Amino acid sequence: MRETHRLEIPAGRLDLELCASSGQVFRWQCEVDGSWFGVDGDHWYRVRLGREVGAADAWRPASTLTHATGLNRDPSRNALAYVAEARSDYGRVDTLEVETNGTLEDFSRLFRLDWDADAVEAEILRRGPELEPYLGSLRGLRLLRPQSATEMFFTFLCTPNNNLPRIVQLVRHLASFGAVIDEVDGRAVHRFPDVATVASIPPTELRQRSFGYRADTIPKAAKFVLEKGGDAYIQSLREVGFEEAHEALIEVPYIGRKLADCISLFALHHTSSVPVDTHLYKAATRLYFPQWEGTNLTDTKYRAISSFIRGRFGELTGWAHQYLFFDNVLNWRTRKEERR
DNA sequence: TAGGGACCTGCC
DNA sequence: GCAGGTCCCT
Repeated sequence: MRETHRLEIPAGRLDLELCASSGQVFRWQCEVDGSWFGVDGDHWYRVRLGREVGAADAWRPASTLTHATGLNRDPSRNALAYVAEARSDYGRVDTLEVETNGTLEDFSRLFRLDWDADAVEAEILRRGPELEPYLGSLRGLRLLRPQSATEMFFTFLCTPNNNLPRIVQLVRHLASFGAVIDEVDGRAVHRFPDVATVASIPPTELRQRSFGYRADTIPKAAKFVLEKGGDAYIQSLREVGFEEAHEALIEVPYIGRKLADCISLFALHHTSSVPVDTHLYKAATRLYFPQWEGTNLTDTKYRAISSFIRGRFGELTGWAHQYLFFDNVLNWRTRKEERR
């Protein structure tokens, strides 16, 4: 079963490209026709974005990341530019065409459309005015809410000491161990496998797929969780408080403070979590802890940074974190391109 | 408690 | 040499 829905939301409130490539999810890709195709939990989505301009209803292909980085690098794109753009958007809507085997509600849940982005941004700016330029250049970036806790749990076990293209490749391969839920344009779409299945994958098989040492760590972590109750155990950590979930996750082998925060935020939806990785550390030292610039991140600094940011943004910490993290990633990608 | 090296692989 | 870290050892 599949349906196509039309969804109208205020202009600029959802930038699919930013969301899909912001490191929260790894199973989304831009197709040759400019649409985005993604898998999340039990569902796949194909999304086309069009902005209604007057009577015309022209579909525009998704832009490229250089578009976003270009905005990001523009020094004149300060708060005033942001306000100006917001004003020009007034009364306009973006029209999304969403084809899916799920429902529009599933899509809305994933992109957290039940959270009013205007209100969220206003509150973030009120609590942290220093984030104004980040919000301005990353308009339409949202905190996502993936459906499957298990899928996100293993996804982030692929990320340590790794780079984005390879993370995508590893996640895709793990997903291939899951059941086929549908076939779209001749391609099999897999549901991410459950904990027991991941635990049973022979490390040698993952080695062949260039998982490196993760070929051992991922099934081992899966076995540990299986002892605790498997998928239901991970899922149950959504029902407890953030601190309790974090403590439980850190007990899992190969999950440290940072992965525990990632999983708390993206798998368990504990929105006061803030993963402090290398990118966020750079942003945080720049904005809040200049005395640490140029030094390495330690456990003590990690705790100091995360409690400071959590104290500043509360339940909006995870959303606010997304701007700091992704801005630094984009700038990093840009610097890398420029070196060529 | 802080600091440093190893870890798979791939790409610079 | 190093990347969306963790573990283990001084």
